[in-house]
Formats: sequence, C-alpha cells, structure tokens
Amino acid sequence: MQRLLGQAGISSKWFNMEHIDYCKGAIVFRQAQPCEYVYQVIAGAVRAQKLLPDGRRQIAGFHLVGDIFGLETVATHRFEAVAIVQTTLRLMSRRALDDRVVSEPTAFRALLGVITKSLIHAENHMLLLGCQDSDERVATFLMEMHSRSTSGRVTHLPMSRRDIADYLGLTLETVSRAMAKFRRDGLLKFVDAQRRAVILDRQALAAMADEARLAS
Amino acid sequence: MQRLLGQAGISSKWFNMEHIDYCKGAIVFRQAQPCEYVYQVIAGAVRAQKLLPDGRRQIAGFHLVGDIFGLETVATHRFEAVAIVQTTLRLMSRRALDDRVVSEPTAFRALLGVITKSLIHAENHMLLLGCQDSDERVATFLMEMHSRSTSGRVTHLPMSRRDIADYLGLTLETVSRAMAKFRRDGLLKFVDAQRRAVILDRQALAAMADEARLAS
DNA sequence: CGAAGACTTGATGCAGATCAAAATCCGTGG
DNA sequence: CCACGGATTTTGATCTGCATCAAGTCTTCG
Repeated sequence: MQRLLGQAGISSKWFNMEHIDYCKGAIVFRQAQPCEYVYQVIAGAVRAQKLLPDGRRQIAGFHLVGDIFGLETVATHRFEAVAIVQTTLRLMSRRALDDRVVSEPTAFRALLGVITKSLIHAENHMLLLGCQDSDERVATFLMEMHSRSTSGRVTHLPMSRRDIADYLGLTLETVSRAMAKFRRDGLLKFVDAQRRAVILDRQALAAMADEARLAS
Repeated sequence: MQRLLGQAGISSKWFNMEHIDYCKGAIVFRQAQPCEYVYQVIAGAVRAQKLLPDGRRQIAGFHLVGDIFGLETVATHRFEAVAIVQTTLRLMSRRALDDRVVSEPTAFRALLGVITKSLIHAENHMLLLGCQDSDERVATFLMEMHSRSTSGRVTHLPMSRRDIADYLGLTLETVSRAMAKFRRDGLLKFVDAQRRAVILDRQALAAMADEARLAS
C-alpha cells in the first residue's frame, strides 16, 4: 500500500484518509459533480463512464487496484465513476492535495504524472476507436488487462461483456464472438467461467493489437 | 499576439523566439521525435496525427491560430504534426519553458491548463468515436469549427475532407455525403467552393451534435 | 489551357449491429 | 446440497450504416 502511494509521490501521513466500501454498481461520483476527493483503489475495480441521454455509453477506462482517480484540475468531474464489483477505496481530501501541489514540487510532478498518464491513455484509445476493427480492439483490450491485472498466469477481467463493449465502441455480442474466436484459435482460455482468462499466445494477440503500433 | 500568449501565462520577453514558415504538407515534428520546441500557431493550421503501418490514420485534433502545441511532459512527441496549409509558427525552446515551470507557479498553472485542455478534448472525442453516428460526428465537427474559427458569419475549414474523415473516424465519402445532406436541408451553405461554410441553422446542428450532451 | 488533385455522387458489399433464442452462471432459499 | 429464477453470456440469423469501388465534376495552379 505504502509502495503504491509512494509511486504517485503521495505519502499517507499528510492526509486524513479513510477507507470506504462500495458494493457492485455503487456510484462513487457523478458527472458534473464537484471534486471533493481523490480516490485510490485498494480492492476491486471501478469504471469511468460518460452517458448520453438516449442510453448510449462510453467507458473511458477502468481503475484497478493501486490506481488513483478522480483527480481533476477543473472543479467538477467529467465522468461518472461506478464500482464494477465489491470495491474498497481510499479517499483523500482534494483540498489538502491542492495545498500540497502548490507548496511541494514533488507533489506537483506527481499530479502532472497522473494527468499525463490519462492523456496518453486517451490518445491511444482514440486511435483504437477511430481505426481498429473489432478483433484488434478486443486483442488490444486483452493485452492491456494482461499487463495491468495478471496474477500468476491468470488475467482477471472483473467487468461484464457489456462494459468491455462500451469501452471498445462495440456491442457485447461482437466482444463475445471475438473472444470465442480467440479461444477456438488457441490464443486464450478461460478458467472460472468468463472472468478469469489465461493468455496462451501472447505473441499473436500482441501482434494483432500492435497493428496499432505507430508507423514511421 | 501578445494577448494570445498571455492567455497561456506565457510572455514572449523571457524566450528567444523565432517565427518559421511551413508550406502545405510540411512536417513540423514526427512521432517519437524528442520535444525540443513548443509551438504556437501564428497563421495557418496544423493537424496532429498518429499513423499505423498499413496507412490507417487517426487525427487527434487540429491546431488553429493562437493554439499552443507540442508541449509534452514526456521526452518525445506522441503525434506527428503536419501543416495543413501555408503556416507560420512561433517556436519556443522547451528547455527554457521547463526551467520556468519549475521556478514559477504561474507558468506551472499554464502548463497544467494546456494539458488539461488536451485531456478534456480527448475525452470528448472518445465519446464521439465510440458512440456517435456519422451525421452526429459531422455536426459535432462543424460546431467545433464554428466556435473556434469563425470570422463574421463564415466558418473556415482549412483541412481536406480526408483530414476531417480521419479526425472523425469516417471515410471522406461519408463526410461529403453528410455535408451534402446538411446543405440540402438548409443547415449549411458554402462560399468559396468547399473550405468556407456559413452555418444557417446553428440550433439544428447543435441539437444533432449535443445528442452527445451528457445525461443525468 | 491542361493536368493533377480534391470533391461529389452513385452502385454495391460487408463488418458489425440488431434481433432472437438457447445455454450457462450465480445467488438464494428450501 | 440441490433446485429455482434472474442475469449474463454465447451462438445463430438477419439487417443496415458506412465502407468500398467507380465514375464524373470541380478546383487549383503551373
């Protein structure tokens, strides 16, 4: 824990922190709501989503164990954050963080790092949404989850097929079909029904995803 | 000019700046190239793009007069920047800017502001690429250009149909058809062939675009 | 004026959406 | 422990919006 906070240049001793549990589906904060806290995932997973009036939804990303989110440089949240499964979050007062960023160069660097990471992710995701076909999108997603949430040989996918679809700009049926195909082709297998995967051919999936690798 | 720099909290007196002209199609910098300068558009327009090995392309955004770009918090550029038309840029040394950001809180705020703006744009563009249909995308694009590059009643579209298409994740034919439809429906008309438009029904286009307005 | 590039318009094809149904998973309570 | 019921996922059939292919027209500029 201390290590995770340390990575972001944030030490717990300066803040009045508390842990809060959210059950599956609980809303951590809503769009346009004022940012009062910054959050770190202690256990579980959270999705960051934008909603359209007619029900369409875009998921901008998933926050997994260790991730810090809800840190905005504007006054209000631009996404809604929802717990995907039973989740424990550590809350930090945004005001306290603001004060430190002003006074401490290290904290400033950390803030810049967090925002830059979001920006790079968003830029790469634009490429996926604008250019890649469905198999490439799902392969990219699997590689992302593989690098972020693998314990042992098992890659954990805590979110539903619908969540994955809304993240990738596809339908849940298309996601399911792509995964079925990867399974048939021996690139992937599942343990524990559909939320725990083992990547069998990392090379092949990476190649498909890195069709999205930069040229020249 | 001074006013534009001022908006970003950057004053010209601290830097050794120079103006450079780029002809249409000239590359300002390439992907993965080290960031040596920060740029401001004095005249013309620039596109920021990522390329895939097979020729697919995603344009992340357009830089118009007054915009600052090329400012990274990492060592290398993540996009290629290309002049869309004859363009004049003002260059600022990245090193000088870095030094100031460390020593001056105001410059720091300015940096944060520039990056936050990019992030918000990227997040909104993900919604467009992930959820919107072709008419909505083109309407959103027209509203964006309307608010960013209108002089008098004329909205200037310096980029080609292909550029617009690669920005919106469509083909140039689809963009052309959407615009033709808007023209037939009296929402839009063109002066000067196809690069200068007049928005006739701002309400209707905004309504179509703001299908992408946040719910709840 | 001529040629190359840019744009429009039309015809056709297809990847992925939509519709539909069956299979599987999982929590709950007997 | 097992049976039940709702939710989730898979799989199949069909449809459609946009891509692709293909002319033809306009624009720009040497």
